[in-house]
Amino acid sequence: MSTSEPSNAILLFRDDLRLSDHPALTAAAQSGQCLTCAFILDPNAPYPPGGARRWWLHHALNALTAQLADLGGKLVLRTGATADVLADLRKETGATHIYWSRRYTPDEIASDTALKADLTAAGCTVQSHPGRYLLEPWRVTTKSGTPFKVFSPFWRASRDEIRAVGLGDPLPVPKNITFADEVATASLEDFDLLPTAPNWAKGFEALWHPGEEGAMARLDAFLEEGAQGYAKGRDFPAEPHTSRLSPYLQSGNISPRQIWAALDRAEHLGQMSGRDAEKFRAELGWRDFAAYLLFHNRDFEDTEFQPKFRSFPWRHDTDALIAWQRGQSGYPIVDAGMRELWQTGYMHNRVRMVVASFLVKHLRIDWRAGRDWFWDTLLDGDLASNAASWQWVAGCGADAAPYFRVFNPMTQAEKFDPDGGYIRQYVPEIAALPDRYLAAPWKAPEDVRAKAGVEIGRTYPAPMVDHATARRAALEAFESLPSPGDDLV
DNA sequence: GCGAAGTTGCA
DNA sequence: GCAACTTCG
Repeated sequence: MSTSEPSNAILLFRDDLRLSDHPALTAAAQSGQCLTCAFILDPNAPYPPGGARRWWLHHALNALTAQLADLGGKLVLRTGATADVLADLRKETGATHIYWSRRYTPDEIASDTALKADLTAAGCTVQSHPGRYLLEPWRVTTKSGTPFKVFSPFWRASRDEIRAVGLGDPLPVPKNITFADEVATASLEDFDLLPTAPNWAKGFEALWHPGEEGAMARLDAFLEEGAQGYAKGRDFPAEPHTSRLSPYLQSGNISPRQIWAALDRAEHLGQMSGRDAEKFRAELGWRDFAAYLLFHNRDFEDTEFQPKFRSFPWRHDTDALIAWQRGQSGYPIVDAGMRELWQTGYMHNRVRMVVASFLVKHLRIDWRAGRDWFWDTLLDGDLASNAASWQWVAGCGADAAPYFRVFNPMTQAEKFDPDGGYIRQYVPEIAALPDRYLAAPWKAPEDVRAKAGVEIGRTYPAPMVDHATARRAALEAFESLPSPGDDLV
């Protein structure tokens, strides 16, 4: 390029709300073009975020606006159809180039592909960059060239690839970004992303600090407080061995590569054992794997990966679904989890499995109902991870827990919340019970319950189903599924 | 085509 | 032990 006048470009932010380790932003900055940074709230965008994520988005956009202001720039907010808004912005700024971070879900790929084709036809150059995952989903395959269906070999191959090629160093915040002349922007309030009447997100504010700075603080805090002993401690919801980085990853307030680099540092400094660090890396691997599965199986989000499950006799029971959603199942570990979700926008990983197993197996309610509730209430709600995890629990996924594996909500509570710290926090109405009765309060002797002020069916619900009965019913329903040979007979 | 392996459990 | 089945090398 040898023009005397620099051209103009647009950096379109989406699920990549950060300035560091942002390949698209770095490329845009290095091009020397005058940059307009924009975020479009498109009411018709695929997979609109749920309520919790809208709250996050509001605060993350606020943080990004402040970061850009520090650099002398601005974040332009617009509402409307992405194609129309981009056309407007191109007219207003004279931009000839658009940079964005690649997206990987089926409808987003379709949407971005179409958009790119139209823009290109209109004479605009579109550059899409990676950054959301450790590896692009086409990087590893089986020896025969097909996509992996099982995590372990997928991760072995990915791990080898990372060892051999490396991820590259995380990029710094680009220096010397030249910002284009300002154009009009909506106000963040116009986006109307925050809940009102009631403001159910009140409990979020003390816990979460959306934005890149908040992500770095969370990462540092985890490395200080929770990283050592992660591999074992991660299973105990009352302990601080969870990173809570997932909402930051989801919004792109931090990249997996930045976390990977921090793990390497922590391991070198002895802040984290090799085992702990490797375990955490594998969790990033699960995140990649979910995206990989969805990328290679377009209907994975909505359809059972194992065809025989597509005829499973799910129960339709709205009352039961509501009791589950509200944390009124009568099983304290399940209720604690569902209330943690509602109050904080997050749920501990171990407890996610327990509550999901309860919905799908004890209640035999369609996993898609659970998926939808999680989508709406989780700050880290992610299309691929959500579907992959629900399918895993339901037993219908690629590499799923066998269906006959039914989590026992009492045993799980005793094992992973032995002191009842987690249950007491979220189910305070039974907090005065001795530890040994917290997993199944209805089993406590009458006088013990009376002393703790617990009256089953009044101060705390009776278990909505009997565990042993529900377990048998679930196994029976499973038996009714066709086995592979059946259709040959 | 063979053998080993397959996140997280339960009774 | 559980039920068998698929994946992957």
